[in-house]
Amino acid sequence: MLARVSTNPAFKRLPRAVREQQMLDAAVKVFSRRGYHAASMDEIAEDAGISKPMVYAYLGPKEDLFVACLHRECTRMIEAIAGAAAPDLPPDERLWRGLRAFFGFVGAHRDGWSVLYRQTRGEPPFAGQLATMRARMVEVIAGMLDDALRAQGREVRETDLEVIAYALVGASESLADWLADNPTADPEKTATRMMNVAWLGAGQLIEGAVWRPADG
Amino acid sequence: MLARVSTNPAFKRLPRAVREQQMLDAAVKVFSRRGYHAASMDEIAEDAGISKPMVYAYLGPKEDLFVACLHRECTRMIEAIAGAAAPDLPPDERLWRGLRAFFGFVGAHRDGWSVLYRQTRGEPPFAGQLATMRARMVEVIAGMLDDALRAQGREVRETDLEVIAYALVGASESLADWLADNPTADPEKTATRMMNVAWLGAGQLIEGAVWRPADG
DNA sequence: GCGTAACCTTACGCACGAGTAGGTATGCTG
DNA sequence: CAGCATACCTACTCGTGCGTAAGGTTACGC
Repeated sequence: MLARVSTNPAFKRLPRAVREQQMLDAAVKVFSRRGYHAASMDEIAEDAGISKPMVYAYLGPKEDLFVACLHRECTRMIEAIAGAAAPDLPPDERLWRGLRAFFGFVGAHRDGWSVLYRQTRGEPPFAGQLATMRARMVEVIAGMLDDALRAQGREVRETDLEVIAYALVGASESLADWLADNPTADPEKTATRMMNVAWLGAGQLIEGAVWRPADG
Repeated sequence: MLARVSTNPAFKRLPRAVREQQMLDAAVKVFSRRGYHAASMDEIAEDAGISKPMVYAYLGPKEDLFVACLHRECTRMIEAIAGAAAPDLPPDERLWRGLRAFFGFVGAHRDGWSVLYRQTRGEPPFAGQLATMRARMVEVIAGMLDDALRAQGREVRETDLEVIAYALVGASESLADWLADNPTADPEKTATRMMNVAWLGAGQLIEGAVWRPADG
């Protein structure tokens, strides 16, 4: 039988780098829809408009493919947040910018978020990878809190800071899930809500306190 | 070949109810260690000290078995938290008791927690089940906040409350994960930390505020 | 214009694990 | 002690999906 190349005149041979991105796009989409195990290499290949052996040739077996997805999405996200980083601002402003960048990213890459977090959490082979990245985030937040404390000449045990940071990261992840599930929801508004809980706490919220962004 | 029953004199025939619990224990253990897909029915059967067909006879196919695990662990947890519920207390006290019960449960049933949450999150067939339960928790928290607000004659849009509650639940889940991964960590202390973040927020924590339980 | 390398295909092997068929032992009831 | 329900086993079938072998097609350098 003839190859697809000659059957379909619209089909084009493409350089490796391009195909790889197409495959990763497809993989992220399928992984996020089906979950790691239920996603089949055949479906990913088909969705990428290419045949399975090409996927193996370029990106290796399933596990490597998933890690590649993880890596790409992770890098994008870190970049997005890093772009908003500004170490010399007051802590609430730093937190706010970080959150806004984070929720903005999730809102714009809902599939990516899903594959990155929801899938990875439960799968033992990848959970470690994710934990490492989360640890980096926790460290950043904890460092920020620590800075703020030292500026006042006070100190808190490191474990406490870490746990607090962990809670904040967890809350953000959950709201990100919520955002990913509610396509009509507004990332900016979600970030504001998260900022309110994180900064003011339930106690002050009940008493009517509100945190608002300084600009706009 | 002879049946195990006659080969091993120490082996005992047991009534269905007992075996079912043994199977569920084994299933929770294996599911939590391997993840839903990587867990094999053979391993679960072996771990339960029984043969595979018995598992199928009593608890049905893999999916049903997992749901059964989910159900049992879920019931246990709800019971544990419900036992600490006391609607007539001030909101901070209510939150505190709920958190303490929650972290106490997770600390005592780390496998159960793992199978309940970490696994379920990513697997499409079960995610709905979990979402329902989480929704119940969110509703409870949101209701509590709402009560506190109405008592002051104020009101907040329902979506806002829901999102805030969602964030609190998410933060608790994350700290529970952390707790499950750190066997040496103390559930009580973790609950206290969570309470501090949730109630006071990062802003007040930085300024040195501390929340402490009223009793003990 | 022609080889060679890169691109791309169809079609298969093979392992693994869910679920089952069919038969054996045991204890309870009369 | 017959009869019957229940607990329990070994040993299979069979689908599914990962990963690959072997071969066809197009572009590019000379």
